[in-house]
Amino acid sequence: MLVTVDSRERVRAPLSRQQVLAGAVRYVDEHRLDALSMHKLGATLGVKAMSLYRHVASKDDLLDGIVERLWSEIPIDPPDGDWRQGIRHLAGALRDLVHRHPHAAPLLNSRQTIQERPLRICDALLRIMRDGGVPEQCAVALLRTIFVYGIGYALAELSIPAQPNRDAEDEVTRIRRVTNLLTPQASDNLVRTALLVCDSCDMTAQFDIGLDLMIRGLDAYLDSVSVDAAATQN
Amino acid sequence: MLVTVDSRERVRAPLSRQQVLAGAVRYVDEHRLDALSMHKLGATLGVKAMSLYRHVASKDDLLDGIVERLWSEIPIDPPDGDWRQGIRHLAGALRDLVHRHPHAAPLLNSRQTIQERPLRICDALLRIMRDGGVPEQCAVALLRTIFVYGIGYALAELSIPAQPNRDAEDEVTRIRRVTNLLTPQASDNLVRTALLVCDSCDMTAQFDIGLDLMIRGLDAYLDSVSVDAAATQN
DNA sequence: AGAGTAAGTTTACGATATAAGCTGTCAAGT
DNA sequence: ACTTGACAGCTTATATCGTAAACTTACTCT
Repeated sequence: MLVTVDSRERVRAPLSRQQVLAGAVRYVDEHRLDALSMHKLGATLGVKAMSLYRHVASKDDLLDGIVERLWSEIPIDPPDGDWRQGIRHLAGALRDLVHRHPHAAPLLNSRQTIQERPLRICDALLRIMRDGGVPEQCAVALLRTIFVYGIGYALAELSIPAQPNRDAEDEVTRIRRVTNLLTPQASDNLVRTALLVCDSCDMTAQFDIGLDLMIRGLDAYLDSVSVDAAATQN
Repeated sequence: MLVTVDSRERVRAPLSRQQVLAGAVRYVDEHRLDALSMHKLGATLGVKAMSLYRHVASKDDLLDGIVERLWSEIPIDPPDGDWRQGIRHLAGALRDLVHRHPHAAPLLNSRQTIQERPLRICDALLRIMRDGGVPEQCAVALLRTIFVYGIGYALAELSIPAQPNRDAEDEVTRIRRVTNLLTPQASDNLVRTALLVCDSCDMTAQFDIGLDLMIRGLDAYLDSVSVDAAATQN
């Protein structure tokens, strides 16, 4: 018996590479990265494992595609404002990205390919900094730092096991939770350091302090250069 | 027939957890991270896969153990000197570590556990910074930045495929190599940015510039605070 | 009507992590 | 001297993994 195709259902809308990648990101977000397999990903897309190879060359290609999707969530052009605002915005966007995809984020640093998206983002910010009178060498150095900081800081935050309701947590449970992460014979002092470094109550404020450090550093450099210039001019 | 144990050979010196982990690090260094399997690791240690489970609880445990070994290569106590030197030393040590273990290094950022070693390192440096008059909040912020910068910067360097003899490379091959990393329709401008961001000829000098930015930032902050203090005192 | 093509399927193979149970060796205690 | 128990490694078995090769549809174009 021939099953005629019903026009209101076709057969099924065919998958696309982007759909596969989107499915993969969703899957990794929900389960962990190591749980991602072609078989299971196919299942969530209503398709057998091998069908995915129509849209993806290999699992490696799939992972690269995930990274590409992640980068695409960062806007290329920073909002209006001077380079300081642009830098702050980028750093925040990177941190948010990692928070949005905690399980997929490690891929950002570990795939050994250069993605075009981050280069475009660099390009846009470099232009703004050049217009703001920042020497190129410094601009590049700051930019590199920001990328690494935004992503790395957020990844480090994730090392701390998620807490149901951190805000309502009292001092005792907070200390005990951190203590549990260490070997039992850790000194009190080490626990104090752990609390300080890994569990500041307001990680966002801490993030901004670090960010300020770098921007302030560049500002200080610019000042010293302009003072030098003025001095040699006299 | 009973095979009596020959005293000059015993049976074999039994494996230890540390030997297994050392073997794992070596294996990952030589082959890549995804090539590591219990079977193949066992083979290099002259043992069957299942025997490894005497010394590690699971493959996850093995990976955590690798991370632990990596951290143990960073000295806890910085050399004598003020906090600026301590910070510089730590950043350099982190970058060197990643360079020494390019294939294993991504694990440093992706395992969601807190390692005691880095906490001890923080502890030592925090003490030095406190003695140097740095307020604790800033010290923590800088420290976090340094960890992330040292590791992240080096990881980013690794995205650029290793070059046989970079020094002897002329301009044309350098540009073409970077161009090949991008989509063919990339604009000239983007290639320029890529060269700037990903392929500075002296990555070490660039690293130091970024580092200076942060230290300078903290110095500038300290200055502004002491000026404020002097002002309110007047 | 027939050929071509794109999407998905079936089957299959070798490699993977690891559970369960087994063997042989050593050291301490009787 | 003989037993016992713990320890280190081995064997076997299972479910899952990535992916190669060949096949089945169903749609499109001539």
